[in-house]
Amino acid sequence: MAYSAAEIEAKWQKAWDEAGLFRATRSADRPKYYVLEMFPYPSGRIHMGHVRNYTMGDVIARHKIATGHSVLHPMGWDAFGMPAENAAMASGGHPKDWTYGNIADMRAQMKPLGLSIDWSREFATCDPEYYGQQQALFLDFLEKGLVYRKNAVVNWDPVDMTVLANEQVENGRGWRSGAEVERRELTQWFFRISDFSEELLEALDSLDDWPAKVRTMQENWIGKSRGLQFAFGLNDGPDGHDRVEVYTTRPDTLLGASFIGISPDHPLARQLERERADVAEFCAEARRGGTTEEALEKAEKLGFDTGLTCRHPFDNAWELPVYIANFILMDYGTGAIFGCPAHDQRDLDFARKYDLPVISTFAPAENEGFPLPEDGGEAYVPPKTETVIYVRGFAGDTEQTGLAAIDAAIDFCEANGVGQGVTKFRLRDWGLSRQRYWGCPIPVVHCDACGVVPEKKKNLPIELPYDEDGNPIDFSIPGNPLDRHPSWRDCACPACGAPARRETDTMDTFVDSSWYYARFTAPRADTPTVMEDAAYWMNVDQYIGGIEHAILHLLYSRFFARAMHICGHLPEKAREPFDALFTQGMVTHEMYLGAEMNEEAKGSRAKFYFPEEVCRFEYEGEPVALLRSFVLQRSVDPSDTSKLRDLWDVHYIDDQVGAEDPKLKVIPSAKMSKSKKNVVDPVNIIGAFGADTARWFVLSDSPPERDVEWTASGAEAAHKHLTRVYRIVDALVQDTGTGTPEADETLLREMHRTIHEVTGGVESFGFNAAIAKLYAFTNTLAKSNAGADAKRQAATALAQLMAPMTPHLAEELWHLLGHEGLITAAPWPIADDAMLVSDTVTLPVQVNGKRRAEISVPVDMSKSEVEKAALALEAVQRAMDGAAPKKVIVVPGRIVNVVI
RNA sequence: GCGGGCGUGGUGGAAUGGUAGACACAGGAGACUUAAAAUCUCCAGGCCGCAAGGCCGUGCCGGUUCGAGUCCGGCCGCCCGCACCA
Repeated sequence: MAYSAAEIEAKWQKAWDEAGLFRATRSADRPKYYVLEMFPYPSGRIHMGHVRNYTMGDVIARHKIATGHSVLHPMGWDAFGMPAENAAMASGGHPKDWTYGNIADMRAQMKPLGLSIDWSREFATCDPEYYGQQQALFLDFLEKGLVYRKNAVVNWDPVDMTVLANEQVENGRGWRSGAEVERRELTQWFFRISDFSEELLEALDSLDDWPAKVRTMQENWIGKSRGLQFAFGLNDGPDGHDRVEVYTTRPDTLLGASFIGISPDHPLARQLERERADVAEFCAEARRGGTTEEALEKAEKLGFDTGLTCRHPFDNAWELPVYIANFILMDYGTGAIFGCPAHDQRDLDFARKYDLPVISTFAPAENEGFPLPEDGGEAYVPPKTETVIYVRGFAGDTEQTGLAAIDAAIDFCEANGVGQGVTKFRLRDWGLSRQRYWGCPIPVVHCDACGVVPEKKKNLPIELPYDEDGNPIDFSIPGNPLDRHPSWRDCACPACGAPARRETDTMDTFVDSSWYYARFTAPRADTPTVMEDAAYWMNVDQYIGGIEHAILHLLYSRFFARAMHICGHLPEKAREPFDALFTQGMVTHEMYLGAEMNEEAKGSRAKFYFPEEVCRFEYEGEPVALLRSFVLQRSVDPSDTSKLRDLWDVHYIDDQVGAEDPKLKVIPSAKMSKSKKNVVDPVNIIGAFGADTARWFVLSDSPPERDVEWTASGAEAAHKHLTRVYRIVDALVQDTGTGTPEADETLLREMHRTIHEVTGGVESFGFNAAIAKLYAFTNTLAKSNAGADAKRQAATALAQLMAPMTPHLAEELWHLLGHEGLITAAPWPIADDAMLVSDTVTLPVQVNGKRRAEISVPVDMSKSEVEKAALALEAVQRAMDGAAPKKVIVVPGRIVNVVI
């Protein structure tokens, strides 16, 4: 019999189905384990990243099943979002049909992987049963004041024609469309996530099993700072403006203030803009600059002297000029700053440009040790920690260290009525309104008489209309089709019954993914969750997904879990929903980049080629490639490297291939992307080698948190190995040989060591190391002189240890070896500690830290005897060269080091 | 600028402060075969040497230690996140 993945895999998947092994059930006597991979967006195709993600989760789930846990391992679809609408716009059809079609396709591609998923719990976020419960949550949030409506300046994506949350703007561009966002003033719904800033920040410390990187990123995003908020009195301001509120984290530099700066969007600037043409001109100019990183770096720091002055809070006679400056953000603090050029580089640059005074506040009388910025010098930015600084003018020139100085400054200001210490967060409330069709409708109604009225819960779900009076909804016109849909939009007010209008905005799709993990615990319930189920299954014991969700999805989910707890939908402990988080790396692949001549542009642009379109070779030590079509056209054997080199050298002289440049750059490892033509389709791999090979490969070679490079040779090697294991075990079935007791013992000791190491690897995301150990053990087994019984015992353990990674093959081996039932249901093997230690041990012997010899000694030999034996070794004597040992270090079971 | 991470053979990568390079890919030699494929065996960090063996070696410099890829300090390089944040 030969190894046939297709046959084996279909057979055992059927057997698992029939046994109902993956159906999650609450159990009184088994511990529960909830493993979850971030659910996919139904794009229509699974990719290698999915395979890697779900395989990792599957290894954990299967290991937990084998160790007697009651496991919940569900799968669903993050199914609302723009691509469905874009597809509808591009090629007709309806987002719903497109989405459900894709889900069916992807499920069909995913099932052959043999994942231990409880498919009975599957749902899509676009199922009315799901988003209806989401609407119920929204109404509960509304009642508890966790969501509210306000008029606000928002980020508008002009391409997707919708609003974006702050988190969804990257370098001034929409996270999805890449378009530069505009600022618009709209009435929008917001989640009160900022009320939870402190809690979300502090609780990060309890997330021990989260990557430190993710915690740091969230910490920075929440952005806590402590400072002083106070006002400068404004002289002769326009009506209603007699002061300028300022927030500063460096109140210790207040005596170094030399100007006031306000944002062009500051109310005072807006007022002046209306009154004065010169101000209007400057503000328009200041707003024009882009918000991209490059633009900001290049942008000049511009200021406009309003001619107004402020009074310093410590000395009313001290006047400071008020500038409007283009680098001051209205969103942060109060939109106004005081400039302290002596201790801030940007302020110093500004002061030099506009000839403003530079006043040091940290200098003792003679400025000792605190250089004032000379012309061209840099600002002295006093460190917030450690350094001892003088706080001139506060509390009688006391000497304070770092943060204490800032606190002293705040205390002084509070005592003198000059403002108060405040804590600020960068985190803003989460705007959730989206002007799109394919999302969860916000369940409220606008009534002329009653205002904004929540929909009644019994009317939920408020379903998206599928068509309009029997005609498919038209997505060819930009904007939100719900706005143009009178029969859906127009309704009766739930409060007074008068004609009213439905809210036509839908929810941000990040809302959908902020609670799906909770829904999996009771996916068919007619309430968002069922407390009994949530209490049993929550929290997610292990969550696995990409680092790209470090802020958005994970922060929103943490907020949502808290909000759901407040509304009685989740138990207290689930306020942090994910006990452990693992962020896996990407699957990368080689990429071929060429230059395509562009006649019109009279230049060239990047063009990508499929790996099968190129011939690879080395040229001057660099990997390079030529177009295969070009090589064949010259009748050159693609495997003849020297001929390829010749072609590489001469092709410009004898160029008859037209505009295409046959020379290609090789990028050995790039993220798989359709447009870069370097995607490997899992379906093809599974077709060629089987799911077990794909699973084995994505787990081997690279640590799970790092990127793994897909190579054809690696995939083939994985398949060869699995075939070899099958062959070895298959041969064992007929084997009746007897071995020496020593050979049996050696093999079984190695077996226990392997059980020990692989178990450790599986439990700590050391999948690559576990696989390396399984390779090594396979080699040991293949070469062993042990008897058939010992070998079969070893092979059984091998199959069990491989089962989480290559479950189909493992079942087949289990069966070949004559075991009953399913390996998936068999208990995990346990290493016998007694077999992990041997009678003798080989120690390296060092002389002055350099290894000179090895010595094999009984494991219980005394230190002094080991020392004696080591010193007697010829190689050691030679290395000591007649010198007497000063000291001999013997670490039992580890090493001997002779110091001379 | 702030924060975090990483740097080991031709390649991916192993290594609780204790024999650096496990395991695999690519490579080389051989066996089997008419041949190829498949399979099996062996070699393989660099330099010197017939060999035994020796010297060097985990980005660079220094430190702690009997002993450092691992810990500490300082550089260099790369990657990631955040950022006109007051």
